[in-house]
Amino acid sequence: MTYWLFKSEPSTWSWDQQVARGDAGEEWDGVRNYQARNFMREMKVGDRGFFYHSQKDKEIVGIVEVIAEAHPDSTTDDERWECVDIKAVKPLKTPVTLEQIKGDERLADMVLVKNSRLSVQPVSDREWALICDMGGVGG
DNA sequence: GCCAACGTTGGC
DNA sequence: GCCAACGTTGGC
Repeated sequence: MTYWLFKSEPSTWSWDQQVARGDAGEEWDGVRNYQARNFMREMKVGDRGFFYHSQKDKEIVGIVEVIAEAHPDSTTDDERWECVDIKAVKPLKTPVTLEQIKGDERLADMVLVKNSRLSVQPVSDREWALICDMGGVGG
């Protein structure tokens, strides 16, 4: 099992919208960055990820699961771009804010901290466990 | 709303 | 293949 983090601006695609899709899930489309795409190519069905709200909220709000591996992005004809499908699993009891993450030295190496612009990124097992703990949920 | 950081594009 | 110019992202 590999863990990931999906970043979205809530005004574009929010956690609530993701939850509303239920088990059908939704394409994580619109990614136009090679690094992010390459991470999506590595994802396997059953991998889990955090759902992060960028901009206004700046907090991890929920846990998602990969339900379809990388396939062409339906929002473009450009065959370079691919995406996975994800579904909402559960919300964090308490969202974990960027401020909290930055304030915890055990999380100082998170990609979220080091490369704030990358929209799809890996999360280590340890980071996953810590944040689930802080968020009041089991992984 | 600003701006730093970063990725991509295109001219040479 | 380099690099300047440009566009975008996202924290502040």
